Amino acid sequence: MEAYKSLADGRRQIVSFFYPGDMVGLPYVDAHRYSACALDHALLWRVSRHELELRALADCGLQSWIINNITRSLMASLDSLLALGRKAADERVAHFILELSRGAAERGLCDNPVILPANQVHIADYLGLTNQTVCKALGRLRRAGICRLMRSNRIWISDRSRLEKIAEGNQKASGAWKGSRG
Amino acid sequence: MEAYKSLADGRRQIVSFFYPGDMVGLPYVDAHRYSACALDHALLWRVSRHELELRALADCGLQSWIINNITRSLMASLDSLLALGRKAADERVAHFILELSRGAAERGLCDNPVILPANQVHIADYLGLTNQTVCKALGRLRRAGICRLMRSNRIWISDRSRLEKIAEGNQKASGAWKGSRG
DNA sequence: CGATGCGTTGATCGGTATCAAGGGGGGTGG
DNA sequence: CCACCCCCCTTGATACCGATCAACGCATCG
Repeated sequence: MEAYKSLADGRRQIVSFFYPGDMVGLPYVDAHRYSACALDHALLWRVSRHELELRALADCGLQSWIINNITRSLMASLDSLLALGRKAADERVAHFILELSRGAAERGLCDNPVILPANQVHIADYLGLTNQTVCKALGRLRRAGICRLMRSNRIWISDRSRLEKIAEGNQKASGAWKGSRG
Repeated sequence: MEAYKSLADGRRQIVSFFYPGDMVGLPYVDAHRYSACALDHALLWRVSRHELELRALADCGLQSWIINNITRSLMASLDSLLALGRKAADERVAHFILELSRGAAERGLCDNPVILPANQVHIADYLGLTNQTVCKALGRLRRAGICRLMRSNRIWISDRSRLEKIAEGNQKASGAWKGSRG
């Protein structure tokens, strides 16, 4: 499942991918701030805002759970802000792969290979790029021996430390193989 | 006051400007997720995480306040994600001016002219641009008769509806005056 | 007076978008 | 079974926006 915001001319920014157990939507807010769309079969538990607020008034544990959820969303958004505002295409893609890997690990799933939550068009809309740019960035990472695309929807990380360096802007994806060809 | 995230090579993304009454920092999180720096004299009320959690356990009102604060931060971040990922320079600047104007109105302050929270370098770091690009975008908005820079730290909005159209990507800042010169 | 920080403007460069074309795989219908 | 289509991925050529580089004006301050 994905959450996104759109402009009138069709430009779209995906702001989040959701996984089982995630909270979709913002409590205590009187208007929708984003749209959402299932990428696969999804089973949702709908809670009215009114009911949520009533229960939360009496249950601080529920409030803590909500705070934790929103806080995690906010932390992810802050990381994305840095990526969208200041990172180059290769760095964004590297960041995204690591984000998926860490998220899978946190959910107790396999962190390598990483399973992509959507196709490249959606990933591009999440990273503020085009699908062509994402494809070319993945190609550079592959040629640099850092990761490989498997079965078109999962990515094998062969060199995590270099991937992390690239994601943090300390190294070019193309550095090694471009320089080593002479 | 501003919150920001940086990369090792000095690239910086400002994620938020803070105003009196705002909550700085993320509760229930064990590590800092951003740096913060005062842009002016600032008076802070420091609350240890431990104390905050203790109080929140017994006080659902406090938790509601926290939820409201984080939620507002998250909503602003989502808007910024759309801006940084999908909006052109002029659109980001227009969006920023309106965001400032609306924020001032919410705080009961004058919404026109808008007071800039920092200099153009900081604004550029907030919008994922360079100061030169911000300056040129402001120049285009000024020449289009949409807004004017006053005393170098406040902006007069002369045509709010066109500013809103630009911020939402429905119109170019340069459209009117470029076309009307023949 | 020079030094410094900030804003402004112009020239050029580069990274990503855009445009275009083709390939592969899966589904559908003949 | 095959032909066809559609969606997605891939790759190359080109265009364009914003970054970079450079220079200057202006105000403030020591």
